[in-house]
Amino acid sequence: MANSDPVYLRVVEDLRRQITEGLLQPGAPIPSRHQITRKYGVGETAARHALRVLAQEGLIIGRVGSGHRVRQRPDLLPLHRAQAHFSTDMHAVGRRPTCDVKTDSAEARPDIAVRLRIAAQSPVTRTRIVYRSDGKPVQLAVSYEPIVYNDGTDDITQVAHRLGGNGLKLTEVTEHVYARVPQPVESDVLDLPAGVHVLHVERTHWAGDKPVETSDVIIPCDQFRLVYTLPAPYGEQTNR
Amino acid sequence: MANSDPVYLRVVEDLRRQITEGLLQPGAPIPSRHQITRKYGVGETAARHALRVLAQEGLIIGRVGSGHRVRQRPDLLPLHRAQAHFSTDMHAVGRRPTCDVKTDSAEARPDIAVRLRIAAQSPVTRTRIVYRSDGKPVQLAVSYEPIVYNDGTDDITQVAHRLGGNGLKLTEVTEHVYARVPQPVESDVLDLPAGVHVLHVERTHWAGDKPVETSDVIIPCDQFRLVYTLPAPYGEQTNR
DNA sequence: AGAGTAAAGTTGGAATCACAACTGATGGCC
DNA sequence: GGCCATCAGTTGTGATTCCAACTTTACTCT
Repeated sequence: MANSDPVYLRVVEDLRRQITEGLLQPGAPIPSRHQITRKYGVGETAARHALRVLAQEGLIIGRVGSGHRVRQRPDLLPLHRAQAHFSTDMHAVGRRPTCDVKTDSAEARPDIAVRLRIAAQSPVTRTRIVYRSDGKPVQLAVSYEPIVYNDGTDDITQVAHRLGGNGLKLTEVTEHVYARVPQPVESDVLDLPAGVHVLHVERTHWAGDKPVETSDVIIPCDQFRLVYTLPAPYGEQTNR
Repeated sequence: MANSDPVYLRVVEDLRRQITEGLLQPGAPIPSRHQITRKYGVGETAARHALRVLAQEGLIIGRVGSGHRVRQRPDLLPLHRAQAHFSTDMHAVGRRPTCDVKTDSAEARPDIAVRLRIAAQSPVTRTRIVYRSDGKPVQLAVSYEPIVYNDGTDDITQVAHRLGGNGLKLTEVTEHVYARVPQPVESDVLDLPAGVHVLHVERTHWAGDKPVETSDVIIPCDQFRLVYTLPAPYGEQTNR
């Protein structure tokens, strides 16, 4: 990192390093605002800012009159540690696939059939969507659905809308999330170096109690951070 | 909310409401620092703070010289919308049960046996742990494990440690997360009003490729928020 | 008209000062 | 010893001011 970084980031990064590396154990006191100004040679604004960022991340917790301490139960779970499990649904919040929607011809997939609760030899269609941000692929969604729902004319990516036309209503979503070091599978599409950690989201959409679509979403871990926040103010929670 | 709330929170809540309710569509400009000071009658600090909070939540994005705008793809996903899916592992990050650990006598549970990949009639022990924060139950974990690993003497809650004594090493965790409106099941323990949204985390601990423990974690949605952040600085990302 | 320039406005960062509410510890008093 | 009051320290919040870097707009000059 360049030394032209904001000064508060220097403080944040140093303290975060000490916490994540274990030098500062849970419960250990964090230097106070004034101590930080002296120790790092920064102003009060930068010190306050740094503490607030760390508190917002959930790494430390501040109590008025008592000071900041490393959290006993850090709610910030860096994804690369694989203790943080996370799923997101960019599809659901309106992220549009910028390109690369590939639908394979239907074939029998007994493993998927189990998730969809259909006959093992029932053909399913597989749709793979590569989401890109600034040209860089950031997410791969592999979606399966029973061929019976696919009339072949509608937009394959609009599962919910099309199913609505079939009189089905998506009422529930289930997910299966895990972190793993992938085999060289799918790395052709996402351009992942072998051995990198990813999140693998296994999702099933339900219409009533009937699974109608299931999908796999693969997200490289290094692109996101999961912050498990509590209602404002920042990180307020008794923690002892 | 009391009107003794911090001033900046008034601004945050008003703008957040306008965004989530759709009054401010994605791409719409947000009042600038100076406009906020005038419109809300607050100081510059409060205005800046409010904008930073919203940016940190991912609802808006600021660009130097150009101003703040509502994000095209908000990365803040309120859990109660069920578009945000989320899992956490309080167990793994050292959250201790404050009370209410109940272990039932072992019995056959074919549904759980499938998850554990054991014979359908193999008895499993069920442990239910109610986690409390300030006396209020905030989380229920229902854990199952094959009776063969349970010698009945060790702490039932320390699955990982005990399994280590059996020569097994937990190498992987899989999770299954879904939001649902629960039946009146478990509401006796968590005191959930019927119909409330919860997160249901279905988790399996693996030793190598062998599942050794599986559990259900139920968390009421109103207690948490998932923020899907990007690396610092706040919300920086070209978004157009 | 067109191109380049200047000005105004905006954000991110930062310093300094201030104050209310709270905590922990100290010390004095019974 | 035990109890209570005081006090220094800390956080959360807030105001004010300033600056660099950047964008947008308007204007001037050719």
